[in-house]
Amino acid sequence: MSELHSSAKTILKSYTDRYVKLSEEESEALWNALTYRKIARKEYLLEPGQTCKSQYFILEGCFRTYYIDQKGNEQIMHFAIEHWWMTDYDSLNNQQPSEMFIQALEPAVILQIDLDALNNLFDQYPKIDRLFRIIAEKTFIAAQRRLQHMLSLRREEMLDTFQAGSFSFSDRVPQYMIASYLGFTPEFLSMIRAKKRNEKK
Amino acid sequence: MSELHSSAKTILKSYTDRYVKLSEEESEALWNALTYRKIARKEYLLEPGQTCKSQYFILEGCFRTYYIDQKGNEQIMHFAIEHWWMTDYDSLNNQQPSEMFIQALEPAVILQIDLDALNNLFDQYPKIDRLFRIIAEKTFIAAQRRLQHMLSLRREEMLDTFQAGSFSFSDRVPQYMIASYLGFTPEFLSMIRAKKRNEKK
DNA sequence: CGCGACGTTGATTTGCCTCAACGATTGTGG
DNA sequence: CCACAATCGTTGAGGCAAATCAACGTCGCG
Repeated sequence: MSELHSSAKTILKSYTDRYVKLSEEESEALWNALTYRKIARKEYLLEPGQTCKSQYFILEGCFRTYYIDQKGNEQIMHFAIEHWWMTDYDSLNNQQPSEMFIQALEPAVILQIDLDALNNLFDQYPKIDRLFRIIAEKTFIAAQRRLQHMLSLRREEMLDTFQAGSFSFSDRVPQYMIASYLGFTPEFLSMIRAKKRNEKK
Repeated sequence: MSELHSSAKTILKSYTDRYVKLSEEESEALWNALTYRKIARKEYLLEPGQTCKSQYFILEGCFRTYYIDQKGNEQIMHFAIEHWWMTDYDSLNNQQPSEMFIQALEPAVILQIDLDALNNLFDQYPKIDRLFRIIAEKTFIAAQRRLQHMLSLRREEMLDTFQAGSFSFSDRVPQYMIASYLGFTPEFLSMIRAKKRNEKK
């Protein structure tokens, strides 16, 4: 096993440890079901029309999930970085064509697990089923909080909250993507930033 | 066992069957962990400050989950009706004080399962763990779709989508709550309705 | 009956978008 | 290595969707 794989294994282990205690056997089974992949910048893991067949665990790099709305605008659903799982749950669970792009924003390294392999793991190792229950719950909670922000914060406050929560994050993606994620235009984001700059002086 | 309980049991069974095949023993264990409760109109299952300790399965009635935002407005996160599970995942999973009200909008009948009882079931019956994984995934997908609507639809289109998807639903809750759920004011909803009325003629 | 909850209507205001033009920076092929 | 194109951020003018505020009508209920 290469050094890279060995360190990946350690990272995955310390991730899963946060949620469930897997036995040696379970850990090993999970590891063996995963594929190690390098992804180029701007490469797509999923495109509209395709039916999503995997979940991805990010070892390195940064991704965005987005779709094109009726007006033809890119709309970013979420970002994902190191040690996050990502997928299109809707497409994966219902095995129907996705509307989403999942794209690498930086050269990336991921672990991929396919639906069938994952279902086999679920049947053999209930703890892994539980792990993914907990991940789904966490994912939902994050979506819920985002919804809450969108419902009660003005755009400017959303930016503050986003920057407070994702500090290291906002340097890695261009501003117009942050604007899209927060649900407003790049121009407006630019305006807010100018305003803040003046206030600080 | 009363007739009511017996019909409740049937309803629960046909619900779980949609996602996992539970053995007689598993079904029975789940059933025994649940408490049957009648809830009055306007009664609260959860209020801000309390730490959520249960999940609820609705047999009859209609609930709303909402919070009060900084400006003092009620903001409805979601509605729930017959044969839906509901809870405050954030408060329940992290065992921290909730910001939410969960309130019955009609006289209701529910099945309640407490966190400890549920965790015990998870340990004994992996299938039940799986059931709740699937529920969490479905719940996330619903939230995701709602987010998608909020990001790319204009208010009026959101109303159309909502009414198309929840027909029988919008007669059961006052309009101002629907407005809150969709993220706009009762006045604006009223205006849209007036407009549609005129267009039809 | 009278009060509170709910819906409606209209006037005014505002937050944010649209569109258009212009720097700055990065990257790429000749 | 330079020239030119893309990509990205900024600025400003004008417009629109939806909020706010205020007043009024109506229904159901204690």
